[in-house]
Amino acid sequence: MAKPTAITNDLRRLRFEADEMTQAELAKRVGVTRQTILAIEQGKYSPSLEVAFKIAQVFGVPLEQAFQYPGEG
Amino acid sequence: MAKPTAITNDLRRLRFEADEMTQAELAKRVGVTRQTILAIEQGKYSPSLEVAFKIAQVFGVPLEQAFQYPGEG
DNA sequence: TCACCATGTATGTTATTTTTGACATGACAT
DNA sequence: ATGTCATGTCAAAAATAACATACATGGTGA
Repeated sequence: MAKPTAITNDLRRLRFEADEMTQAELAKRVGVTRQTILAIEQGKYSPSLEVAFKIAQVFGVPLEQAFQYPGEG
Repeated sequence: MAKPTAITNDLRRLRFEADEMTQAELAKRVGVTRQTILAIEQGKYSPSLEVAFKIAQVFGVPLEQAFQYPGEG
């Protein structure tokens, strides 16, 4: 909803914990382009709900473990 | 990512369980317009991750309890 | 009947997300 | 030195989410 998104994520950590999966590999599995993964990791914007779900699914974690919304806990 | 979104939600049920909160009231609390809530309830499109988080927050439930992604388990 | 409220519909506009392609950099191996 | 790989940057365009406004409908109550 905003340019500097308030949502943070742990994609980077999750990728490295997942056998150092590359951005390209993650992008392929999620079904988006590499630039999209990169932009999300950098916090340029937050992904759509669908993409967020898919990312969490690839890592096998609940969505809230991949993406955090401040004020949530 | 597609027009007919694969994501389903329980906004309607959650609203009624929350003392029959109206669409307008939910919209106000979330910080979006009534049309946005209506469109989401009708599955016209899925909300942004940020709006999804806020909605779950209003109802005091985890995001996955408000929105479901098929194939999640 | 009349007013009000919640919901739904319709249309158009703006903002944001996502895509694609091209190019730059540092690390590493040949 | 050359090639490859992962990452990062930039920019334009397409797709989708969100906005605003107006209007329609069914229910409820005065």
